[in-house]
Amino acid sequence: MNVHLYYYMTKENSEKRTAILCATLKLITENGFAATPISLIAKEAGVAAGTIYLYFNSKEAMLQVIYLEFKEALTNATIAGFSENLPGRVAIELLLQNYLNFMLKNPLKFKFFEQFTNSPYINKLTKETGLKIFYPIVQVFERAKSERLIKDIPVQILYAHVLAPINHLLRQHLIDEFQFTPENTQIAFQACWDAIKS
Amino acid sequence: MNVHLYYYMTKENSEKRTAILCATLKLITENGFAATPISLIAKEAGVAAGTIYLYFNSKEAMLQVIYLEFKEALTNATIAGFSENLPGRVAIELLLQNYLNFMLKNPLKFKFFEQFTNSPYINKLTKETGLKIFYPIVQVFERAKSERLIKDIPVQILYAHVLAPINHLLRQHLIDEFQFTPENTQIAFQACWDAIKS
Amino acid sequence: MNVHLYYYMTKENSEKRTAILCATLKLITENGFAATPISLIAKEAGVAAGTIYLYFNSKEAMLQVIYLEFKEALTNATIAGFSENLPGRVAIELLLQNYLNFMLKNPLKFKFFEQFTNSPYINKLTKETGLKIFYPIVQVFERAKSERLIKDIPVQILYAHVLAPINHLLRQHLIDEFQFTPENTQIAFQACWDAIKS
Amino acid sequence: MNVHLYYYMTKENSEKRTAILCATLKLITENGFAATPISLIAKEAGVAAGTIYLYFNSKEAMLQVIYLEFKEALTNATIAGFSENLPGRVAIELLLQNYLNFMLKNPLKFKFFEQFTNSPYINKLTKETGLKIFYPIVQVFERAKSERLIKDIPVQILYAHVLAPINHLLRQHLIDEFQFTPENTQIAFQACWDAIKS
DNA sequence: GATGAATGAGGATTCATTCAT
DNA sequence: AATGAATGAATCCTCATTCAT
Repeated sequence: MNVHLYYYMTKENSEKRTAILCATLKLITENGFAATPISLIAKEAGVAAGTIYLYFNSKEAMLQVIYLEFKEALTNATIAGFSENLPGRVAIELLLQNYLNFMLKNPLKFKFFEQFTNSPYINKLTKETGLKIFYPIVQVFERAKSERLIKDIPVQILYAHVLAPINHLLRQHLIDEFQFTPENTQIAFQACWDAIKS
Repeated sequence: MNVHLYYYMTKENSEKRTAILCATLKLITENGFAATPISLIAKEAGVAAGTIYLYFNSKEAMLQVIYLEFKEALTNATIAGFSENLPGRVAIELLLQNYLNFMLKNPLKFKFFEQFTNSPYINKLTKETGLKIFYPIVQVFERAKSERLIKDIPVQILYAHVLAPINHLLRQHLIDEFQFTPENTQIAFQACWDAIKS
Repeated sequence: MNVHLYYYMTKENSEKRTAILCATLKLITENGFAATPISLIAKEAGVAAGTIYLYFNSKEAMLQVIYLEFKEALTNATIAGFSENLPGRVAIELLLQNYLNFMLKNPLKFKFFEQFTNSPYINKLTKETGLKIFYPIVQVFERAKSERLIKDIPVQILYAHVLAPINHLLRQHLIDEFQFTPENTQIAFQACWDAIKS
Repeated sequence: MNVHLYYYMTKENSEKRTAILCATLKLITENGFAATPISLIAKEAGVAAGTIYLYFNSKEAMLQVIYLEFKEALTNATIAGFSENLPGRVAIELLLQNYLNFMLKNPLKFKFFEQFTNSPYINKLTKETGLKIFYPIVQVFERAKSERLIKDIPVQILYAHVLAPINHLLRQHLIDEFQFTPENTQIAFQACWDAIKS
């Protein structure tokens, strides 16, 4: 029997665990966390309610796990292809486009992120752990600032005018009030750039 | 005492009703809707739990009421001093500043808005009713577009680059990660303008 | 309407509270604490399950309350008619008889006491609070010792030979293996006395 | 190696079975039966949860087994060295001392015995089976009574004044409120004797 | 024989809502 | 109008037991 053919399954990475997380993601973005009973998640995931507790300590713990795993996946996707040698604007557009692509491919995760980032359900520890992952992105802005490519203004304002508009449009996209066509994307990116460029 | 000074109290605006709404606003922005029992709201408002049902049909109904009343107050505050004769940029800055001032003066209401605008707790009907109130603002953008003051791009993108950054900074302001000093406000407004101006 | 006719009912002393405590006492002495669901207690007490939580914080809290109220009632019953002037043996027999009468009249409470005094369900704090009530009884033994009426031996051994036999016989009485006839009672008391007298 | 020394292992006395029983005894005397999950017993015993069901039919069955095995071991230990020819008081003291020694050497088993003898978890059948084992001890008392060594009073009362005090002191000993020093033991035994002697 | 993942029934507790006062 | 005791449905979670490996 060839052991190499077997996919090595741990509790961290099993089919059931994945099914549970997917079901949870789907249901809580749809109905909200409190309005989604464990029994419903179990049904959707095709497991018994008790099984969920083999993989997670509590209903709330699932939230933290989803949040953290999402943050990691998002960061990895966002910095794909990024190099410090890239010219400032190219670098920023690459990051933005990566970010946007990930969110468009994972609309449920985006909805989840929007819903829970500022929610009392996500505890402080998880929030901070999550934010640490994000730090690579800060650097591009700092470098672009020192190269005088973009305005020398507080980084918070820079973020506000780059990420917030994209997130807003993503939200509208999800409720069919906006289409992320290539043309619209270019217009939006250009507006971001106009907002921050020197 | 002049009889005209007496405030005519109906169910729509009695002291108790106000106390209940305030308590609800405070508690659910703090702990979330599901984590705020009616009993706690009653305690905070200084009334009996049963009394709440004299003023509202259900716990969820309170949410809709708060949402709608908030939207109306916000709109009124935002268009204060606005006239169709104002030059485009001045008009937009006035609206923005009004909006910002209202939110800074009513941080709980801003938090509530952020938390519930995209939540499943707010039903579709309420959402649409709420959005209708916002329409006055559309006009300014449309006019500015036709006057070639700002880019001729989809209005959704305009919104995204004007309101979303301000909301983002408000959120950061509330968690003490950003200060809305006059200087920062000017920088942020300028960036909004740079993003959309022709 | 004559207010004096009304029995003043507080949460500490209401019909429902009493019914709940009685039902609990009956059911847990019969089936054990863990084998007695709250739903069953509610049914037996003729109230809704939720009502129980108006009077007690948790299932376990009921146990503590029953234990403490029992200890107090027992102590009061035991020291009834007791005075420091009574001769030693008379005093001890009075206490013993009082104790026995109370237990015979409250067999469920005796069963409860036996079952829970040394159980991990009763927390340390409750145990100690309960024991403090018992102190009056210590004094009689100390006095009798100093008067050379009874043996000058450790008080623990005195207890062992007075209370333990009576408790044992009470236990047998409850399962119909022994009858506390006046004659048997006299024999048992005499044996207690023989065990400890000088 | 001599083949006779090999211990023949059946389900009745394998290492795993013993480990399971020990773990159970330890855990349920500490936390109570209901508060001790099978999973914890399995962990403590170093076996899988499922393994326990190879040796016992149910969680409750383990209790019965422990109870019966304990009763048998206790009886054997108690009657060690006993002969019908021994003089009455010597016989009684021998039995008492044997009983006491066994309990002092097996404090967990004593705790278990105290906790479960009168518990609803031990079913009637087990109780009766268990009590039959104890009968040898009755005889000594009956003989002593007929020899007029001890009072001619109901055997239940005799038990009450001999075993109950010792059990009480054992209980106190286990919670460090009493020391079974040779001196204290002698005092206690003497009191037992004084209680029942003619 | 052993394992331990999976099950799902059962139980404590919470809380929106009602209603007698 | 106002109260708050009472309700009981709903929900999270535990854990004895089974069974495929």
